[in-house]
Amino acid sequence: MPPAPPTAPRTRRARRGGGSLTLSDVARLAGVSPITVSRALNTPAQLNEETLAKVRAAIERTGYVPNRLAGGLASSKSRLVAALVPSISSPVFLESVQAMTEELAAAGYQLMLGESGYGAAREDVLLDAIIGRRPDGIILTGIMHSPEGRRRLSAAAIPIVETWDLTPTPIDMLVGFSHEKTGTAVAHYLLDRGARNPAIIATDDQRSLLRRDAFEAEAIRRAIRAVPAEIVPAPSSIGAGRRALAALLAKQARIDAIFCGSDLLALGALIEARARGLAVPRKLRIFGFGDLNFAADTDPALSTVRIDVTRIGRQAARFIIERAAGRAIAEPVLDLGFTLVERASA
Amino acid sequence: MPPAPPTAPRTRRARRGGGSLTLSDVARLAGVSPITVSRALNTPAQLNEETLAKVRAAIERTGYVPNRLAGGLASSKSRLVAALVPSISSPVFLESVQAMTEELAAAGYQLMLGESGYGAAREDVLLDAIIGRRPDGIILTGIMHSPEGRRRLSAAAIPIVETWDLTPTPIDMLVGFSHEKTGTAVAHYLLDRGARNPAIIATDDQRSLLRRDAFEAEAIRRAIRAVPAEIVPAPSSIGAGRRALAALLAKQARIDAIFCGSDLLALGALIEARARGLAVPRKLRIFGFGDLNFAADTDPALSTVRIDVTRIGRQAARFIIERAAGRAIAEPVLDLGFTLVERASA
DNA sequence: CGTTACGATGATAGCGCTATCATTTGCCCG
DNA sequence: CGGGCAAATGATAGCGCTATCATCGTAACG
Repeated sequence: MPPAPPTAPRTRRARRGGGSLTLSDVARLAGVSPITVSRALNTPAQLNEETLAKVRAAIERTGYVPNRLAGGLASSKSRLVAALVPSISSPVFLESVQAMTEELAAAGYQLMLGESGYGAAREDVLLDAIIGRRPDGIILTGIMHSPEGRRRLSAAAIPIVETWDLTPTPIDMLVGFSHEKTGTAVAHYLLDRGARNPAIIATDDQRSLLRRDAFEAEAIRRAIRAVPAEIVPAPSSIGAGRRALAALLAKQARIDAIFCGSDLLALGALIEARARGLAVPRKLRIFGFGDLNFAADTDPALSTVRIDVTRIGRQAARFIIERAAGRAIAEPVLDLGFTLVERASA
Repeated sequence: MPPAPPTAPRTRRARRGGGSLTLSDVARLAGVSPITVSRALNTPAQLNEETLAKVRAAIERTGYVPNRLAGGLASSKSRLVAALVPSISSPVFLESVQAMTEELAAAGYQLMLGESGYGAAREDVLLDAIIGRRPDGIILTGIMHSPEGRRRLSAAAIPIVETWDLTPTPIDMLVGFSHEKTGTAVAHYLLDRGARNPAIIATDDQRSLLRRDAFEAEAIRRAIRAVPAEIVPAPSSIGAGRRALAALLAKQARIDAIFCGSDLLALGALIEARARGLAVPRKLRIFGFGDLNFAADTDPALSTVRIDVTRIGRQAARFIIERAAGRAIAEPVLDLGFTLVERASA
C-alpha cells in the first residue's frame, strides 16, 4: 500500500500517557529547548544564570516533577537501591535499614525494600522483581547462599553489598563481622565468670546457628560436657525467649548461663527468670545479642554483643553510592567487628 | 551541510545502554517478533501454546529479566507502590508494612519505603522523589496535614491511601480508626476499675496527643481534677517509658493508673515499676497501646488497645491494587475500630 | 584579522518496552 | 463458495527523558 498523501494524513493514533506534564511542556513555557530544562535539573552549573532562573520559574509555576522512569531508562541510572531483609517486622535489621535510607536519601537515592524471608523459597521471584527495576545497587542482609541467586545477581551486573556476615567468597562487596568470633567471645566471657552449665537459645537462621556452634565448640574445648540448646523459629520475639527458657529449665534445672540469639530472646528470658524468682545474674547469667535500643533499659540491664548496625547500613550505602559515581572501592570487604557490652545481666 | 551520501554513512553514534539483554534479543533467539515476547510475559493466554513454549525456552536460556523502567514508561504502570512511615526503625508500623508487602508482592507489586519523619520537614523533597517514580499508589501512615503536601499529592493523580487515622477530609482513600475514641475508652476502663489519679505517658506525635486529649477530657468529665502527663519525643522506646514513669512519680507520688502512648512505653513503665517494687496492677495500673507482639508475654501481661495493623496494611494494599486494576472502590473510607485487650496489668 | 577555544544552547536519535492498528490464517455460515 | 469473523502474530509509533554530536557566538591569541 502506498504511503498516504501528506496533504491528508490519516487520523493520528490516539494519544498515550496520562497527558501529564512533561519536560517539553516546561520548556515551552520557559521559552527554551527541552534539553535545557533537563540540564537545569541535572547539571545546573553549566547553564547561564538567567536561563536557569527562567526554567526554575517555569518548574515552580507548573509543579513539574520529572519522570524518573523515563530518566532512568535514558541514562541507565535508576537512582534506586534495593535492600533485602529476612524479615521486615523484626526490629533487628531496622536500624541498619534506617541508616541506609538516610545515607541514600542524602545522595538522591530511594530505597526499595524486599523481604527475602529466612528460607530461600520465593527468593528467585523477588530477585527478578528487583533486578527488573534496574537498581543502581543491591544490599543483601546476610550473604547469598543459593547458587542460582548468586548467578542471577552476578549476571545482572549491579553493584552488590552483602552485609551482616563475612565470607571468603563475596559476590561483590561486603560489610560484616564474624559470627563465629562472637560466639567464641561470649563463651569466654561467661566461662571466665564461673559458668559451668551454659545453655543457648538460638533462632533457626544461618547466622544464629553459626554463633551457637562457635559457642558450643569453645565451651567443649574448655571442658564443658554438653551445651543444651533451644532453637526457636526466626524471627525472634520476647515470647519465644520466655518459652525457650522455660523449656530449657524443664530439661536441665542447673543451667547457670544463657547465650541468646538476640536481645529480644534475652529480654524474654529475663522476664521469665524474674517471674520464676530466679536471680539474674546471681543464679542465671543472661547474655544477649545485638544491643538493641532497649538493652540498657531492662532490669537488670542486659549484657550483650554490640554490633554497630548503623555503621553497617551507612557503609553499605556508601559503597553503592561510590560505585554508582564510577569510583572504585579500594577495600570492598570490611570486617566491622563487635564489642561485648558488660552490663548487669551477666 | 548536505546529508551524507547513503553509501558512506558517517560513523554511527556510540551505542548507549549497558548492551544488556533486551526483549529483541530474546525474540531473535526464539524466532518471533519482539511484541510476541512481550505478550508471552504479560498476556500469555493470547498466545499459541507452541509459540509460548519457544519464547519461554529462549527466556530461560538467556536468563532474560525484563526492564521494568522501560515497561513502566511505555504502559504508565510502574508496578511500584510507595509507603511513607514516620519512622523506619520503630516496630510500631512494621507489621502493617509487612502486611502490605505481602499483599502487594502477591499481586506483582513492589514496595518502596520512605521515611517521612514525625515532622513535616523534608517531606516535600521526599514526596517529589516518590512521585517522580510514578508509583501506582501511595500509602501514607497518618493523614497528610501539610497543605503543600496535599496539593502535590492531588496534582499527581496517583491513588492514595491514608492510614492509622480518620479524617472527614481524606485526600483519596482511608483506612484507620479513631484515636479519640481509644482515649475515651481507656479512660472509661481505668476509671471504672477505681483509678482516681490517672496519668499519661504520650509521644509528641499528632495521633498520640489526640488520644491523650480524649483521655484527659473524659477523666475530667468524670470528676478527676487533673491528669498529669509526660510527653516524650517520638519514636517511643522502652527507656523513654522507664524515665517517664520515674518523672511522673517524682511529681505526683499518688498516681494509680497510667495510659501509655505505645506498648513500648508501657513495657518501660512496667520495668520501672517492678524495679521500684510498685505492684502492678494493685498499686499501679498500666495500659498500653498497639498490642505489639510482646504484649501478652510481659509479666504481668500487658492490657492494651489492639489495633488490627495487619488488616490496615492489607486493606490499604488492596485499595491500591483494586484501583490499579481500574475497578472503583465502593467504600473508600474504612473505620477498622479497635478493641481493649484486658490482661493482667490493668 | 583569521583561527582557535570555549561557553551556552539546540537538534537528533535512541533507552527497552507496550498501545494501537494491521495483516494473515483458518473456519463457519448462508 | 464468497463474506465475515475470530485467533494469532506482526509493524509502527511512541512513552519522557538524556547521551551525543552540532551549532553559534564571543573572547583570546599570534
